[in-house]
Amino acid sequence: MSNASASAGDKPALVLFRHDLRIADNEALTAAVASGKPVLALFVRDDESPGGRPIGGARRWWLHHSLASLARSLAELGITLHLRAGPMLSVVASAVDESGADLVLWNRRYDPFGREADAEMKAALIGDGVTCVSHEGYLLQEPWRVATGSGGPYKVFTPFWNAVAATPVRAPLPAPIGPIRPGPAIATERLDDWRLLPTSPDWAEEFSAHWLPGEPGARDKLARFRQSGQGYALDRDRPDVDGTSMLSPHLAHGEITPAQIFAALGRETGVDMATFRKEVGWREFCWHLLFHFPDLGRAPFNRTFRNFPWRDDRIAVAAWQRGQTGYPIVDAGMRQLWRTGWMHNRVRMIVASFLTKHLLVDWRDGEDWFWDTLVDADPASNPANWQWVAGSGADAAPYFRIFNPILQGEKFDPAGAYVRQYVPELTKLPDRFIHKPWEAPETTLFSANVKLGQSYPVSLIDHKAARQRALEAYQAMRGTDDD
DNA sequence: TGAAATGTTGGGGCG
DNA sequence: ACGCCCCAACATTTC
Repeated sequence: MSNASASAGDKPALVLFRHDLRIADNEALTAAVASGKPVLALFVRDDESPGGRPIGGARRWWLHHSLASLARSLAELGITLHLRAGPMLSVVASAVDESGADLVLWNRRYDPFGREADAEMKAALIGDGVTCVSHEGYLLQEPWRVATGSGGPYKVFTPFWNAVAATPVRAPLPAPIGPIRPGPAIATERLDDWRLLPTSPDWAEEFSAHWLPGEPGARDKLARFRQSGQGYALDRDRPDVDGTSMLSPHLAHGEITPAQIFAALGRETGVDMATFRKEVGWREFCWHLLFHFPDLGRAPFNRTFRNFPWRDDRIAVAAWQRGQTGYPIVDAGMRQLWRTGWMHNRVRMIVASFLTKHLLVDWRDGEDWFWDTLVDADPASNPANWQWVAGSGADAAPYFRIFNPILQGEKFDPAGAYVRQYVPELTKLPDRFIHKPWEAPETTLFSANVKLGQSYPVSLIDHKAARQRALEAYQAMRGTDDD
């Protein structure tokens, strides 16, 4: 049969990979195989094109390993993963020229830059007589299909999630079965030449102890979570407990889809899995927001915050970034981020509240740092959640909800195990002082070998004073509201 | 998906 | 036995 239809079938199908580094539940790949044409796989890295936002250092590390993994999976199916960097349209147009492809398939992107680049590519390819087919998969629902009763986008999570959770989720596709007939070999760039991995210094040294980028690693994390997900509703708030799924970087890179996750959970009810589904829902909500409000990453969602008197304090920001604020739970979080490329969700809220409220630093500075250091940084969740904590976001906590870093530590890391893991200079402090070393008596500090101001910093700012100042800044903003 | 200030209540110590 | 005070525990409100 393949010989009889050889002339038509020999024009290859070109499958694009961008943020969908998987072979299972990959509609574009499956459709390419189903076309009966030879298949050409191409990863295009266009985030450094004009207008794009280059991925951060942590994601570069992840991308390197994930691409290596994807290339292995595709090789097992009999096809080569080609690599090219540059503007989407010109990269794909030359790949089409070189290979003679008359069909190009991809899974849709939803960020403003990606959407624009893909729309431009589609128009140009169609103009050249190339068939283009785009597919879904990155989200539970296409953002334009979810609307309020009056037809607009949602701005509040709960009704959004009620609507999405009531809609059936697509059944995930199995991985294609090889061997797949390969398209012609075209030139490919070499992964090592992209120099995605850090060298001197290799700050990602510890990353591989926590992560296995790629589809098999995503499957492992999901299987592990299904085994140990009992208690999630409470454990998810405990950074000292291994209670979260840790699927976020795999989702961000499209190594697993929300549909696959929901299918794996099955019909399982109960508070734990309902809570977990809802967390996946927050990711979905963030993408919904970014899709409908493309400015989300740059400007305050709540326009009143345009008048907020942010402080420009480079020294405080540097102390925050390095985990040297003098508040143990904040410092533990920032150091976990640096060492592992990830931070526990509860602690993300604490450090974000500390930066925006105690230090009065613009949430965009925090968002930039997370963008560079998180392996799961994505253009929707990162700004949406920063805005949420800062108080300017959709469905945001009122501004005056200022986290007390001491109480949060005592509540969610009661024995100080999390702090001790990442702030070893405090290891010997008794539990009751682990979140407030400045209250420990001299003799206790001495025997714990803690010298405030030397072995561990004096806190940047007193909590009570910082809280007062933040509330005053909030009042000042409201006073100058010109809307 | 807070925290702090303020208000209320009730048990126990004590004169 | 009684009233008074203190304050912990809980509830409400305010930021």
